Amino acid sequence: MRLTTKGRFAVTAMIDVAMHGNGGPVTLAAVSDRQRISLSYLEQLFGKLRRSGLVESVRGPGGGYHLARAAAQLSVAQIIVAVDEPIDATQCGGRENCHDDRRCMTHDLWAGLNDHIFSYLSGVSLAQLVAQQRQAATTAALRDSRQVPVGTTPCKVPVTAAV
Amino acid sequence: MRLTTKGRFAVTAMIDVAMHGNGGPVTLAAVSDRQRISLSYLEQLFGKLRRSGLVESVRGPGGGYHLARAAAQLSVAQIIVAVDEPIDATQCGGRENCHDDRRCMTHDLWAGLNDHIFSYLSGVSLAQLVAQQRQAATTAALRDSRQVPVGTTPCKVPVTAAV
DNA sequence: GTTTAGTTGACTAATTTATTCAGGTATACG
DNA sequence: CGTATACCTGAATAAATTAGTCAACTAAAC
Repeated sequence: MRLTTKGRFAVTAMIDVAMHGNGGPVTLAAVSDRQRISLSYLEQLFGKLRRSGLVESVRGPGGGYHLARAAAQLSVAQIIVAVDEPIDATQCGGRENCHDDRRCMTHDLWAGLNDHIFSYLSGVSLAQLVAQQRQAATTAALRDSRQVPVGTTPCKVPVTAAV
Repeated sequence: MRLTTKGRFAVTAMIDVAMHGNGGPVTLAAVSDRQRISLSYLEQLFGKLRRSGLVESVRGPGGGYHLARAAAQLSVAQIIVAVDEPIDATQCGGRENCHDDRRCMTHDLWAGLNDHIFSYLSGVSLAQLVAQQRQAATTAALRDSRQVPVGTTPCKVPVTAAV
């Protein structure tokens, strides 16, 4: 299980599709415009998402992508695994000289931690993130309507933990 | 919070130090030899770990590194944050054109998920991983003593989930 | 048959990861 | 002392990944 910006892009794009998919398929051009991700990069990502069975495509005018299942049935883990090529966790790959116990330490160890993270992200559904996002948008709208002083641009606020 | 092989190397190396640190400081040369990580790469990683206050160094002959705190007080999250440069989660960086609500979606959203993963990995201590590793070594020794047929090299066993 | 939008593949730039090299400094030990 | 050990630093480099661009194609709506 890797966790990079690539997976983040994929999750973000999937949320976008989930949030705008009420009136039929969502075009990648629209996602690209809203999320500021290059169209071609989205095409690469959605190619993988489609082949993994997470989204379905509709070709031609009025086409686009829609979720293959309900958002509640799609986990963050599935999305990340679909786009992030699995790394070789063995560390000893195809080599034969792996009889040394020490060599395998990394493998077993990381696999265990890996499973933990994976199962955790398996428990987070796209629907949860969408709900969270909708709520955030609502509070943002409320805040805006309350005439927050200019200068406190929401985006500039530091993340709770800069990790 | 990123999760790459770099962080994995760091965690692995830290476990090695934790497991071999009974008789004083552990040299990076020894870690390099046991874990098959290049010495210079370890030096880079431990430079960061030291500056983050996770390990302390002892120079000169007989020197090396030892944990700055008990293994139970060191979390996986701390190790990964120390070596993995934080990514700019804002996505709108220094640009001014961030008034558009859509632009900030990625930010808020990922920050939330980020916090979840971070707090999860904060709950996993180095001591736990060491204990897990010791147990694995024990079972491996037991298995070996039971004369497992040659050919079933432990390392080749596929990970429970190839993620 | 024209337009829309997915599909595919190749190519490139930028960044990150991992390694190697080449020096330095602090310290234990004889 | 001086020498060996091992941390410390920085630069250069190769490999891999990430991100973006380009070009051509196919399916379907109108």
